[in-house]
Amino acid sequence: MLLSSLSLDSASATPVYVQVAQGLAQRIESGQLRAGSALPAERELAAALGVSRVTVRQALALLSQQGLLTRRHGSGTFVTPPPRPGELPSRTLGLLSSFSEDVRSRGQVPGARVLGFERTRPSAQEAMSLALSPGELVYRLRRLRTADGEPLAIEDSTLPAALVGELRPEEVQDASLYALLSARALSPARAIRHLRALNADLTLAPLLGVPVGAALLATDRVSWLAGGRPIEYARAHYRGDRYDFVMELQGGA
Amino acid sequence: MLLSSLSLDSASATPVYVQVAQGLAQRIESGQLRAGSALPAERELAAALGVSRVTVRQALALLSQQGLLTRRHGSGTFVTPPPRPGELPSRTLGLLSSFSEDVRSRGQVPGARVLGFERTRPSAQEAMSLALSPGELVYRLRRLRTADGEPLAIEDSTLPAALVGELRPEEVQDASLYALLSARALSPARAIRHLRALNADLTLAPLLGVPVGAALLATDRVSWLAGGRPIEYARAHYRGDRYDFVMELQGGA
DNA sequence: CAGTGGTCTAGACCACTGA
DNA sequence: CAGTGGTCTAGACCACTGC
Repeated sequence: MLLSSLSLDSASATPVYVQVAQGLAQRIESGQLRAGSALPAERELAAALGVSRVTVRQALALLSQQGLLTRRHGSGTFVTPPPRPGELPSRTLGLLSSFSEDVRSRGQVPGARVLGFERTRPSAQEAMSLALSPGELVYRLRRLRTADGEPLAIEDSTLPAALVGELRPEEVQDASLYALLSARALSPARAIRHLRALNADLTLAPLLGVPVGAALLATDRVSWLAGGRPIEYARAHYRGDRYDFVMELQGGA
Repeated sequence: MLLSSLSLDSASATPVYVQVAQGLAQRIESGQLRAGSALPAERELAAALGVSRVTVRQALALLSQQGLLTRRHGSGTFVTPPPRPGELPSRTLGLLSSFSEDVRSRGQVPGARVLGFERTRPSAQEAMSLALSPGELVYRLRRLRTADGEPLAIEDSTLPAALVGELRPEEVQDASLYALLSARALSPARAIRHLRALNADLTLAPLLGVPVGAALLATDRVSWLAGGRPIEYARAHYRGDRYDFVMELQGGA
């Protein structure tokens, strides 16, 4: 069998499970294990390699963590399909766009499911970002955003209640938030967005359908009206395996 | 003891190790476990909670994966210090800047260590991004980029050899690559950068000093000269816990 | 229902840290 | 040197998948 040729050295400084992981990773990258194909069962691997099942599982967990393998309970362990789906037509870069527009420009169908909606007092973070005076209320909206029906991001939006006026739960169900603001002449004119990477925690992972620890692209965005008043503070956590940002840069130096 | 109050239900649908992790996470977030403080030893926790050490380790691994805990071999398990360091003065946004400039604008001292330098044939990816005709050679440079001496990113740069001319190993040691190009009148005028999040693999993790699976911010950038010829293809992998990108967006709609 | 991954156990030894 | 996390074992049972 292909895999038993993996030579392990229990005396080596690198742990056995890392050796197993490296061996498998190499076979995946070299194409000896094709994308989508199933690996031998854990017990089979353990027997073939002469190690315990726990050790095999440690190796598989490592590779699954890196996204190389996909594990399906009751079904098997598979080589994760090709790297990235498709890059798409270059979009309007550096322009403010809503999630919906963004997804559409990639040729997919955007969707949203409201996970929470409330009118409440802002957190310290929200109050600061929106430059609210103490006591001012905000609307807080948490939505699962989808592309072609698949979970893509969790988006938390916070808006100053005084600025947007009455906002009913039904209104935020499906419409784009930007469309809703636009209808009230509250279109943002400028925004600053921070991006960073973090690991999915126990709350976000199940919502996005990824394993705990999966890499997420996290963004914080503050949007201002033309007049300079903050209109939205939004945090979003995108699945790292399904999304990428594009930005265009102009030469300065 | 504080921790033994963690009530576990082995009959529950949520696995015991998740229950343990959630309990610990809650105690960390609520401040009952202060940042920097040490957790009880694994064997101690296992005894206190009435579960096996393996189960405790699974819980700790989960939290460590999320960055909540830091484990030090031979020393102990600690609550990871505060969240993010400091956001810094708003920088020139949407402008091309080198790693060095970028780090300096955050008030830190940039550094570089060359991990590899070669003159070779381009990969398919590189050839496509740089619009090279078959057979054209490239310089390929891999550097560990540091901020205040701490590893921040792995940067892989590829440049068309024909365009940059002779490039000696010594030249790329410490200088900014942009400075070097600038000196040859090869300053890029425009660039497009893609950003996404991925988990650190077995190669990158040790170089950056993070555990396998840690979230990394990955970027691909292609830079063009004013004339439209591609001058650099660069891939970088930033530590997710030490870096964030800032972009400014202008209202379109 | 057979086969798969998911969870859990008890116990052993190694490797590193720090007083 | 005592205490810590890191690795590894053999074996058990559960929960899900798909025929």
